[in-house]
Amino acid sequence: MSSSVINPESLAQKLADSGLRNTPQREVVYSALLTKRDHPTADEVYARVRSDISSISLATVYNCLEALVQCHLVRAVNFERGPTRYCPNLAPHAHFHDEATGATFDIDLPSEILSKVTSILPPGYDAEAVDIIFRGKTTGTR
Amino acid sequence: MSSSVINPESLAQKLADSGLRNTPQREVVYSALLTKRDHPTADEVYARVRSDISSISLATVYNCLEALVQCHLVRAVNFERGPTRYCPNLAPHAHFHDEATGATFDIDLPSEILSKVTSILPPGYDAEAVDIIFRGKTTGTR
DNA sequence: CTTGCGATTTAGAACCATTACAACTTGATT
DNA sequence: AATCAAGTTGTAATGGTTCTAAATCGCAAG
Ligand SMILES: [Mn+2]
Ligand SMILES: [Mn+2]
Ligand SMILES: [Zn+2]
Ligand SMILES: [Zn+2]
Repeated sequence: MSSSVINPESLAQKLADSGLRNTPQREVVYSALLTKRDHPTADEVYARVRSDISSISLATVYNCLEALVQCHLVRAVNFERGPTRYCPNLAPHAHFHDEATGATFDIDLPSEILSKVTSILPPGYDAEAVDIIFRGKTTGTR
Repeated sequence: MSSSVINPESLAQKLADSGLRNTPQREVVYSALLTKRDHPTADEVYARVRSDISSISLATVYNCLEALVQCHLVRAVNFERGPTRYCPNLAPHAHFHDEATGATFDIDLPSEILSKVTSILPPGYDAEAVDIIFRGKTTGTR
């Protein structure tokens, strides 16, 4: 489970599409994001990948995450002051941030809702992306 | 226009409701937010209020902004890594961030749209707040 | 193969927004 | 006037991120 990328070829391909090389570091960083669908910080990713490549540096983790964001395999998420979080879920989705636990959940975002949201924009506003963030508590069964 | 609070009494009242005192510093900080409806950072607020109270410190600006957030007169907004921005618009609204200029605009958010958005939450997710952030470019007439 | 060379990695310094701290001030209450 | 808590101030500390310069890597030309 730990050091295998789900789909190494598509990673290399996506990187190449953005003029970037594939490297072992980029593979393990991407893998660390895929194997656990939380929204880890750079530090948390660093902690995970050290078991794969013990010599990897935090600077490299930042570099790799930036590379993955640049080739659109990963989204950087900022919903509060504090470390940036990284999300490998490419499907359109909103985020739910549990204030009590700090956990972040992906919430499926139907395209019909997305287009309703975008429709509130007056002419002259050309949106390339929409972020929707819920804050609250999660309760009971989920 | 610069050093007059729109409604000093309601400010004092809201502060009192949260067990906080009114002070000249809190008045000018709040005023600085109201007189220009952009979404300034603490540093930008600091620059503005120095002409009202030249001895005010940056720490106090942070303290005042926190007090205003705490009594719900101001919202702290974070949509990217970088300094927190402050918004005195209490009406439900989304934000549009112009990536080219860095400017942030308030977008009116009809309650009907807001409830549609909230409806995507599965049971067990109890949202207290929703943030909607558009990113893109503003063009032509607006 | 070797060598050349740009891309990548690395450790550590620098940076910057924010928070913590301790001394000082203010102003309401006795 | 003396007291006391809340607020302000300058400055130090913190923490996440970016910068820098020196190694290292890996493809490509010779
Ligand atoms: Mn949180
Ligand atoms: Mn921006
Ligand atoms: Zn996500
Ligand atoms: Zn706003």
